[in-house]
Amino acid sequence: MKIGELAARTGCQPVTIRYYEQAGLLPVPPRSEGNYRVYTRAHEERLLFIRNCRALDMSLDEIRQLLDYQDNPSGDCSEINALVEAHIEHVSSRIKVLQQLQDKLVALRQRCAGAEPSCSILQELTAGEPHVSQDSDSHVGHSH
Amino acid sequence: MKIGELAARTGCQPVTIRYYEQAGLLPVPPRSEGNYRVYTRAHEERLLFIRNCRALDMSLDEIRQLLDYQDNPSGDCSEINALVEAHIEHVSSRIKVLQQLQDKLVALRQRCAGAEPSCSILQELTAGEPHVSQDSDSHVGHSH
DNA sequence: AAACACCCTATAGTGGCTATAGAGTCAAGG
DNA sequence: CCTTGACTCTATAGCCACTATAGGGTGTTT
Repeated sequence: MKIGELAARTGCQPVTIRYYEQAGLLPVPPRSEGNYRVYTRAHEERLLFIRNCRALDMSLDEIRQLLDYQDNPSGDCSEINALVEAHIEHVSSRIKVLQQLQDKLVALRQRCAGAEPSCSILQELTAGEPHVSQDSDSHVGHSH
Repeated sequence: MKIGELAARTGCQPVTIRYYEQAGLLPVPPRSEGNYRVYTRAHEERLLFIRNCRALDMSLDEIRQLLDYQDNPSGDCSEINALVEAHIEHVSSRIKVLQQLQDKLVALRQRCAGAEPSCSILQELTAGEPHVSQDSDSHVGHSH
């Protein structure tokens, strides 16, 4: 199977597949005579694994750990449990922050009822100390 | 006031301030004899505005729009309302996605109760179609 | 005079891709 | 046989909002 088919089967783009290869998540596949990458079912499974993890917003680094564990399993899966646990923590803290943020935004929306000479939303945003100190949050979120 | 003091007053780092200057959010300040940037209260206010918006997770692009509006206000603030409204939408959709994600993670955690030969978490992650299609979400989230 | 804290510029790196340029491969149609 | 078109290849730059590093200058204190 060539990269296009693998991409279609797994719902991600060829560029992304090559990117995963370069990032060391997917094993380097053999090449055809015309220098095309040739994939097997094993690649497809591994890529689906990666995509499932990404759908859970795990970082490639976390996924690498899981794959390492898969490649040479060490008996118990306490490390995996820890990783999933930590990821749950990441996500839930991110949700909390966003929820507080949302509250502030909604409060802000109330401030400007109509067409005023000097917008009170802007005044509100100008005032006082910075609301939040440092957002040294995890990797959870984003996607431009 | 030099950049260090401005940084301390606004709770952000000197590099970030220079970055905002380069990004066109902060006006270019005059320089001292020794080529140091010299800031005024006006800069401090504007930077606080920016930091407040950032604390609300707005993108620099959104902030630029607000600043433009501030610099030459056009009477009504319907554009600002629209921007805030849109941002609320961004955030709330991000919260929804993260919440679903959290549910899946918690469900996943249940799967591996102890030390098993073949971890059922890994099996679960391997199986089937990719869970989610495209996370073509907004700019909301993240911070490494 | 030397140490130290601060400041400057320029450049590269972060994550997880996406976009672009310029070239090669391969099957089908004229 | 030749062209068209769809696919593939590599390499490089861009996205966002910074952070980190290198290599230097400034200014105050000891």
